[in-house]
Amino acid sequence: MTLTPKGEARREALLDAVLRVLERDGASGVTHRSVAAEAGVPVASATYYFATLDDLFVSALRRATQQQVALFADLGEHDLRGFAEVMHDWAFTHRGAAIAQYELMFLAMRRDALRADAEAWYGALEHAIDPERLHPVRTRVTAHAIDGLLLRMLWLGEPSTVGEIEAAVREITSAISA
Amino acid sequence: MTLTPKGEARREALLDAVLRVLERDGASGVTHRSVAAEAGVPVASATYYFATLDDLFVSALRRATQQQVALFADLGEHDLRGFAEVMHDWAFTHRGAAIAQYELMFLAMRRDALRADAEAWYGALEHAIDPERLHPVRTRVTAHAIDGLLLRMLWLGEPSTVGEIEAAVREITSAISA
DNA sequence: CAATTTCTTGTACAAATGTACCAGAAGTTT
DNA sequence: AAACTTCTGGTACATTTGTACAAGAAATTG
Repeated sequence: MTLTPKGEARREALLDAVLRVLERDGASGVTHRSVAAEAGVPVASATYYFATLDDLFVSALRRATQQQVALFADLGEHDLRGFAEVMHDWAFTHRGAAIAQYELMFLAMRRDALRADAEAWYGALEHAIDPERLHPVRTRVTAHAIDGLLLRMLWLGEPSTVGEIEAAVREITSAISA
Repeated sequence: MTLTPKGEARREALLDAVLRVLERDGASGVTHRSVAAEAGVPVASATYYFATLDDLFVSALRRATQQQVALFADLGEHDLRGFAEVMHDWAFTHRGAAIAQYELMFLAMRRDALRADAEAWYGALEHAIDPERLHPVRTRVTAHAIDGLLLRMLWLGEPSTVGEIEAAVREITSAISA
């Protein structure tokens, strides 16, 4: 029931493999076999650490969310340029990963157990916007707008440059705090 | 190559069936067989009208987006209450359908051919917010915030009552136009 | 070092899947 | 009504799938 260090390492290697498969082929490409192949381990190893496909998805979502939260957490205060760079990186440079993460979120939507992860995401976003939480309402509205902007970037492919993204973010913050 | 009236009817029945399967079982539940069964037609009929699974998804997205756009289009101007009701209906009463539609959107993200549908969605949303397009910037920011709010409702399950949703929408519009 | 747990890996199998094919029915057009 | 297209629905098949099992290697524990 407990994991040895080596076991833990292989488990994490498999989770990383899930994210890569997800990025490359989408949710429907994730199978025990494809993940095992991506990680370079036998099939039975994937089923040993993740008995069902469900386990695979749930654990992968946890990992992806944690990585995403860390991205925003490392950001300095009021660093709109840095913020725009993170958004650009996420929506364009790692577009596949971003789409994959949303796919996971929607796959997880039918599961109450994963609500905590969704809350963590919103918490990280709001913290990046207003670390001191001085204006709760304004912060919440801004977070929604940023979230919507991210979605728009993924769907329409614009704004597409760091400069345009920064402008859009300024548009949001100034429209809301004006 | 052209469809007879009867053929067109069956084609649409199949598309409706896709949306129902999607709502019930998610994207992974959509197969030629499950859709055919849901529509009460033989399997070969599903493959006749939609040669590949891809055709099925693309056509279903078109249909779902059109229905969604129509929902917003029927709305009166400055009817925040009505707007909140539409949002509540969509995110709670028909939560499965809403999730399904987003799933389709993300499935479609890797296809340029479907960008037009995404644009139609944004167009409808912005039109519902500001029919006369008097304040383009403000309207765009508001649309993003509303979009983010919708996502939040689906992920966190709140705000959950029509009243709370209307309050959240007012929060957005007043924060932005203030 | 013996006992016990954790891990590895090959193998097996029923079920489900995408897709193709075909013979004939129903419909449309000339 | 003849010629043609569209549609129907049954059937077949190679692949891929999730999942299970078992026997042994490796690691951990007492």
